[in-house]
Amino acid sequence: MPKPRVIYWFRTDLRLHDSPALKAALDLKPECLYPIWTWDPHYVYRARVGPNRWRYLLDCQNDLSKSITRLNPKSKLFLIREAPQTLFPKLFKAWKITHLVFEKDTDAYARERDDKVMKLAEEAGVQVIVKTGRTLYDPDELVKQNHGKPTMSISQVQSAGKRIGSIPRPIPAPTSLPDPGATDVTFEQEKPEEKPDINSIQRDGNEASYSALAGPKGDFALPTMEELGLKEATSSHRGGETLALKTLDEIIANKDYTATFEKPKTAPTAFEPQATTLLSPHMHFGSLSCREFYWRVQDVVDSYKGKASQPPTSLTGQLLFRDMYFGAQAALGYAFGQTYNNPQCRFIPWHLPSEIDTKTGLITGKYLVDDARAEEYFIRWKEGRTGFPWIDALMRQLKQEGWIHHLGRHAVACFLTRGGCYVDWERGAEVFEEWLIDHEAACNIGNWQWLSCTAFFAQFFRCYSPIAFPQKWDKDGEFVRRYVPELKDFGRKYIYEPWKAPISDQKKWGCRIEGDGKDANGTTYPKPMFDFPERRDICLNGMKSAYHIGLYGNDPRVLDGTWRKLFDDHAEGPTEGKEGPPGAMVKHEDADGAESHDEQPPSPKTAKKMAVKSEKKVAPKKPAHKREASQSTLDSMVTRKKKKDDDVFPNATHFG
DNA sequence: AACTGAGTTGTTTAT
DNA sequence: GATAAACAACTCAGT
Repeated sequence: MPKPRVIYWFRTDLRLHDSPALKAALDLKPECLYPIWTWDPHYVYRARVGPNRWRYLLDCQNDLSKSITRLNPKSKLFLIREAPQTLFPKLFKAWKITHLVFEKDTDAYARERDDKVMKLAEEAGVQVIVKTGRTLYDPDELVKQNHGKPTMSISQVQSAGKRIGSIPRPIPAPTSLPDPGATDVTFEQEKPEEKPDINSIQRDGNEASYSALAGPKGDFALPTMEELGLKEATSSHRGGETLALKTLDEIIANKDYTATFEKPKTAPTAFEPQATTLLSPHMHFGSLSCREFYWRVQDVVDSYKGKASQPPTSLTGQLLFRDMYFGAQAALGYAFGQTYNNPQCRFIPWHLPSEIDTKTGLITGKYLVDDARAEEYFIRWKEGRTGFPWIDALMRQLKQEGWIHHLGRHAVACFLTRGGCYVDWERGAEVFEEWLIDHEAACNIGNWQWLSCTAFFAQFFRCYSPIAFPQKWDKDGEFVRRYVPELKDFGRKYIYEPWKAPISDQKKWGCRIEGDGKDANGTTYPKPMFDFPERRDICLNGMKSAYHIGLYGNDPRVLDGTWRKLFDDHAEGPTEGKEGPPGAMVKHEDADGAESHDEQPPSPKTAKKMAVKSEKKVAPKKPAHKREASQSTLDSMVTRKKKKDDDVFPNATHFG
């Protein structure tokens, strides 16, 4: 038997510590080991990736490559610039490969990609070894132990996890690595289709990813930001396994913090330092193993003398949520990332709905502007000029740093969807996908569904106030002053509601509250784009109606667009509202009268059952004002012509 | 089968 | 200033 010649394919596991897949590769006692990265056009052109996350990836790759070279000066992370789906057959042959080893990835696109690569390997007579390492539990196993269903609650994860067994202890990093073999690439490079390129907005230079198979110098070097033509990264958060392990050491050294951590009690307004660990981007890129983190924390908890916090609020509990979202995604595939055709996701007639490719049933990445005002809300939310300082500070921090505290994400997500703008959660998920350095598709999608009360969570009457919520931690508004410097001299009384400050004070504090913030030069800050209590009531009513109607994303009426017949003008909440009471239901002074005029048939449970069975029609028992044709959404989309398909990447549509 | 209590992370008002 | 109740009301797991 010839000795194995192994490719180790790095993807979202950019580390040497605790890598079950890398251990499996080394257990083969290979003659040579090629640590490689394939420059996947899906990530380059089709995923939404801003400069901060690009740089974080490069940080991780560079650090890993150095660590590899430290173990074997002849080796490093070899970057090969071609799509894995076309590269591998040629590579197998050229380098006489016997084994391909990688860590399992259950993301929707990754599964497709890996299935194809595994098929190609089989055809080439190359043995494939896949190991789980990205989550505490193998997501597929978690689903299996959850009776084949997506994991939709933390208790399901806990009981399914129990059935699987204990979480493996981390594996030490290897102390040596085999040489790579000869690395000549004499075959032709297949250049990828560059269009559609949704990352063009991230660049101000020429993108030269695919200049040559082994890069401009032919040495398989990792690219630079300049080479990728990317705009400058602005985040202070940096990647790499070395840094991840150092940060972990520092966290673990603080035993009280580690053992008594309770997520809901941490402050979203803390910024120097942040209240949480900042380890999420490391886990996304795999520069830190979640089991390494789990056991380092658990060992502290087990030996802690005082009272330790418990899942799900504790540090290890955070990992359970991560596994829950991975389990949901593993079971649902692409449908998890959208409402359309998603059996677990409630249908709410949000504004700015996704365009659907009716051939594949998938969202295309484009959306329909069904309402000009909602579009304006969305743009102002994204650009951090809503006129609500708490929201704007968070959105500006997100863009600049690529990270905001989990509760800050709650605040902006609630505000965009059910608690203000009534804009589709998929729009928000796309912005997070673009800007977050810790963007993890499963977690991002899951959390947006949670906050928009379309899945995982249903208490939509719990609504975050952009004024009251931050005051729980930051009465003086230090956080706002940091990220919205126009307001830095405002009095604490007005820091979350600057529009209430007298003009004389505004002048004194060097900032006028006026306009929409579009061409602001630092001496003005926008007026709030709407009256929050009013919008909250409108949204709440919209949610109530949508819950009553009780449709889910896979309901035939959602799929064919006839859902519209079930929604009257009242149910729309945030549109003109000319036909119904929501806009007229003005806040507190009218509290007595408010309860009388909004009676609904009390049957959400039955409505859900009927909706799922889709036989009986469920309609609100009151005069229905149908949606205007001009406000229609899916109708116009289903008739739209489908765009040209990309053959190599048939499911290029990317999910947040 | 109907009921109860809990659910990582709400707000406002009264005590 | 802390704590508790009211607000209006969803889903799930367990009894």
